[in-house]
Amino acid sequence: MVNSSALRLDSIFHALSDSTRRSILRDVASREKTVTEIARPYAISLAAVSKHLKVLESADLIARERRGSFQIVRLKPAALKPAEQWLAYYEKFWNTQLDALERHFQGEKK
Amino acid sequence: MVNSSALRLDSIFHALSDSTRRSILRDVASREKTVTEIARPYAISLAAVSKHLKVLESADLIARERRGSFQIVRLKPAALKPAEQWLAYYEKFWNTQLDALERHFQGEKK
DNA sequence: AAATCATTTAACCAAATGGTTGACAAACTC
DNA sequence: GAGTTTGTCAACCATTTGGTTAAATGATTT
Repeated sequence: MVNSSALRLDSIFHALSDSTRRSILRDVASREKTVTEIARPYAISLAAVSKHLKVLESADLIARERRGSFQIVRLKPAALKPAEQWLAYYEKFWNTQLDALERHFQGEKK
Repeated sequence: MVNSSALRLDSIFHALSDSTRRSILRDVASREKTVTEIARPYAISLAAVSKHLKVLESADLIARERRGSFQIVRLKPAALKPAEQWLAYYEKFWNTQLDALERHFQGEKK
């Protein structure tokens, strides 16, 4: 219950922890792309890209669809929501922390 | 340049990809804690917790301070900002995607 | 200064990660 | 149908990860 959402976050954050994968997400955010198209900018093998796609897919961050001989990849951005919500919790903390810092350096003007 | 901020995001997202570490962050968000205090709820060794803290520290998500014989740990929530900013980019995508979905299922009422 | 408490480090282990190359399968093209 | 294109899978490799236990360090107490 709690655990499944924890596993979900594990897989999302893990998927995002690699800069190639984050970059691929940006790539497919602009428009759907084939695997070969996605691989083009990167200096790694197609097989390596295929593995990255599997990681992104298991985090539910992309979807694939067979279109003829091509595999079409598209972003599933809604899957990032749990991560954003998790982070949102800390927003109040960093705001108050930064406010305190500002008061410290500028002198509190009442 | 671009690369150092990528490494930064790598380490932040990696730190967040483990549920014990996310849980520790929540724990220290409420107030400063010592390492032993942090370790108490978890069924792992103190050494393992110490390693988790090192990961969180290298992502700059916590700070430690020696106070007598204790190591006191506190949240540095501002370090989460880059992650939040990275995710913010995708907000527009998931909003438009969810809007489209809603129109699809509810029928577009003008 | 000896004992104890708080924490880190070292050495180890199994599993996962990110990469490779090569074999394979499926769909298109000639 | 033979060959090409598109992509995945299997086997392998080095490194990292998340855990362990045991030894080492640092501060406090007695």
